[in-house]
Amino acid sequence: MNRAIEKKWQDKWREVNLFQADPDNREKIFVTVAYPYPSGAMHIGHGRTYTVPDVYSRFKRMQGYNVLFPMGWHVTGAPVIGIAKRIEEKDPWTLNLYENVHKVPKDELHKLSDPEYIVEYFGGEYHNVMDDMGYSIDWRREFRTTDESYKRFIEWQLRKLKSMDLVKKGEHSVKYCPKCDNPVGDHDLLEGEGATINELTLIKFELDGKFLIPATFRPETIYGVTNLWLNPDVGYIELDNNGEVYIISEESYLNLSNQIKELKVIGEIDPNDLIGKFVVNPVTGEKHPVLPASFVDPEYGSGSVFSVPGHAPVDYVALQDLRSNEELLGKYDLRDVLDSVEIRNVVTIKKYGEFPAKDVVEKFNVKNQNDPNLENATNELYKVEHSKGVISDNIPVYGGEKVTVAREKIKYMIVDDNLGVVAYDFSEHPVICRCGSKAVVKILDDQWFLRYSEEDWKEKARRCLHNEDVIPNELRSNFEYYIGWLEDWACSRRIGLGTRLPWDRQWLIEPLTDSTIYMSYYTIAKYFKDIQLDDLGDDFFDYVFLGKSNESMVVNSNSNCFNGLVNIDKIKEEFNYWYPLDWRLSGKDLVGNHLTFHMFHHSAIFERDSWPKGMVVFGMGLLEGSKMSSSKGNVIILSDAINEYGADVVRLFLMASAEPWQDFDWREKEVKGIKRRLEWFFEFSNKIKEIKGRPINLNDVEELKLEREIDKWMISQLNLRLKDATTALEVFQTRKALQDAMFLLKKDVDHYIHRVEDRISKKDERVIYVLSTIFKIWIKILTPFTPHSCEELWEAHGGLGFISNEKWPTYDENLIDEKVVKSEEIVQNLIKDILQIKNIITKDLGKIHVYPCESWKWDVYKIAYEVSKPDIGQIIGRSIEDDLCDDRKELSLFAKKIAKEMTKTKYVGKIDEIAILNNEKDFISKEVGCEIVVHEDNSFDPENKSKQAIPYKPAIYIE
RNA sequence: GCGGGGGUGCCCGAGCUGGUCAAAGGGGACAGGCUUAGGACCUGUUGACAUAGGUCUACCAGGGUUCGAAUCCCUGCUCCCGCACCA
Repeated sequence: MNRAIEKKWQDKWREVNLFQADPDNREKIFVTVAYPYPSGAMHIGHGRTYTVPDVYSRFKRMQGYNVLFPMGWHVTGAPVIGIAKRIEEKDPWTLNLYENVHKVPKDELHKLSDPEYIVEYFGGEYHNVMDDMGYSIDWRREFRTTDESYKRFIEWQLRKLKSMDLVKKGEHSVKYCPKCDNPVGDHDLLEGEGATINELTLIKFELDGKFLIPATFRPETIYGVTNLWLNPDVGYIELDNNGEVYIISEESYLNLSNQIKELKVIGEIDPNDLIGKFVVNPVTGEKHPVLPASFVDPEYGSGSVFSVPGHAPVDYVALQDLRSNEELLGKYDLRDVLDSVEIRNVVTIKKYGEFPAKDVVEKFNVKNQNDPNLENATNELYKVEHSKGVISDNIPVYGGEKVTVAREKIKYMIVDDNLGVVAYDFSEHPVICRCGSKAVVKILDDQWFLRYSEEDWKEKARRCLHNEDVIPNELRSNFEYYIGWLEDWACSRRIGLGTRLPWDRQWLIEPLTDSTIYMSYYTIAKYFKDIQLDDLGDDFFDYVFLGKSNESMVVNSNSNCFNGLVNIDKIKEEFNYWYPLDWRLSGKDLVGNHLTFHMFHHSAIFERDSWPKGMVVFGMGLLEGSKMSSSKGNVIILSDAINEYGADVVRLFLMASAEPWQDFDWREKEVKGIKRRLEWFFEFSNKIKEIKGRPINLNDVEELKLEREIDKWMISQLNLRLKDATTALEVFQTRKALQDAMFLLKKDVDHYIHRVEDRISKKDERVIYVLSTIFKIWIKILTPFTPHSCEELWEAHGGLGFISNEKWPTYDENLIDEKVVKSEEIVQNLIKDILQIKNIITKDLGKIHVYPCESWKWDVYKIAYEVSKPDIGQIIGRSIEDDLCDDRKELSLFAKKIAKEMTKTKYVGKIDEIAILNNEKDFISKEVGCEIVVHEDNSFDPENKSKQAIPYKPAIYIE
């Protein structure tokens, strides 16, 4: 198999528009997979994602369905903006990534400084690679999410949601670069990737009419404050906030000023002047001293910290440090002040003492503020207090409540009573934008939100989910959880490519929001080039998708088709034909957003009969056991894999190594193994031809009646494998389907060929018939997986037309014969047993005598089977009733034996062992290397072995 | 923390509506056949013991239900994934 042959078939399919799907009178299936965001080259992980729907589509097409498998390009969003900028700036890391990992030619590379060109370039690249993979896509429906007609569609959707009161305005915090004056995503960061935004409470402690506003995660600890900490080595400033004066560190100003409006800097202040003074706790009214501490991070919060030594290891240790620091104590004259500091308890936790901070500091053996163990101690205590802590009884109002509950209540109390404000900061510092300056948390206050928190909407989404098949079904509870958990979703953005919010054009529509119901767009996408943009108003979409008619509506054509007018009813019919969507395929990482949104939006906008019917969720890709990642270079580009192995091998491997929802692991050794497996299949066809001595004519395999058990066995296995593979494919189990249709069937065929070697050399007609039948069916089962190879073989062996158009073979349940399978098992087990005995005994061997099981034992076995559990008493009782054996002693011995045996063997009824043994005598003899004598009775039985025979297990006597 | 899913033989992985499970299949290793040789291909072995087809120990650990458990129940240990405004 080489690329040229694959290309040949791809061209032939294209020539006859094989995969273009239009409505007709067949039953339809509509499959979509998440359209790619083409910001880089396609790798083998993407290869798996898009091969699954292709295999399924091809399978269903062969079953006679009219299958639509379309593709589009999701190019809205921000990442390419950042990439383009970095290319523009000649950022070496980015250039290297695009040149060496994504394999962009040198003369194209610089053009990627235009974000539109990036998506155009890689969109084209994706399209080509998808063709190279042989995907059966209806390309007439290809589109980009920046197409004008798509934008009209999105605007319609958003207006629709707004009219249903599902969109509202609100505020929202984002990572933001003040210098670039733009929100930044993780892709735009030089440092601090993965930092999250945490909510803090700034609490106002009065000091001479001004306020220190230390930040905390744990507002409930306000009741345990003993002092405040300032860092004497950093600069502090005074701010005016609507008449109130705040004292914060210089370095925290940048962040806070992006959150609290109208902050004005009044002047600088020396922290040394504040140390030793007293502040007022706004909640308890107590006075606390301001003390110096080096651990205070001027960048975090507001650059001051309130100290809760009973529950914060850092505060506990800092207090200890200060007590023993004569220099500092002297400098600020703090000795008396410190003596008055008494540690407080706020939270009670089992297994901890009054001051849990003290316990963990001792447990981790923390020496001072700079001890690295301090972080571990803090983490442990915060975790335990959060999960198991209860507010101590001596605390007013909140005593006895769980920490998690009290924390929220206290936060609201502080904010409502104007004792503090909520602010945000990063979970880690520093966070640096690509431009080199520090990023901050900014509050955007005119954001638009989708109201996923609306209970009515959630309920609709739940009903939508309830109607869907979820593969794998284990994820269903995940979806239920996400529907319940989703809050309002910020659906507007400042930067990126995309559609503008129709009623507030300063905003772009967020790229997950524009990808929720676009599957409906595919159904009619092929018409848009013929429709004037001005006609794509709300009434167009209302009519086509929802059936709402508007008499004044006119749809004008751009071209001459439909006599200058587009037949809108035809468009509407096409939508009605393909919808609802049968299967939606998407990645595991999109369960909590895209796939869930997909249900929200479908249920809000469409009538119930247009709600989606099924979802398949994909796993991730590994490369030789470790996670694949383009940005780390740990990736194999799909086109490289195709060039090296051929598309069919890549397809086969991706489908065979794991089920779609599992993580697959690209291991070169195993890929090569798969390649040999496919080559073996080609050899197999040649072998048949060779045995036959003339070409196979796949269109005309003459049917013969089979008599030999082994031939029937082979046909039985073939039907079994076909059945299992078909069943598996119905539910997207590509791996299982290939296990059955490729590996197990191959094993069966190997076995069969081995078993009939002597007949092959005699060119036995029936063997040729069996082999031809296998090939005829097998090639069709493999067609969805390796379409190019199968077309080639089909053509080479007399097939007419495309095998892609052939009917999927149907299995014959009657040909799957348990008795035939059992017969073969008897032969194989007999050989195994003889070899085992030979292995154990050392004497020289003569002839081997075999004795089939006596008739009465079969009857007892049948009774045991009917009793269905190893109840020896009942088995013997019923056997005596039926008068099966005169020798009671032997009967009971056998009953015991069979009671045990029946749990190890499957009962399929009585089998004519004599006939089988006589038939296969020569084969057995050849396998064990001794002469075999088959006895019909025990007239020759020197060691009385014949008695040992049990059903399916003839007795053996070795001379 | 919240939510979800796991822990199987040298490795990957199936099985998990209880009995046909010493446990599919692949990879690796070993032996034999074929071959000038290697590769490929085919056959066999790959828990332990065993001079008659057997026995014992095994599916994270511990306990339970059952005539019978990798499979069901409880407990513990442990691993992975998601937790958002990002595609």
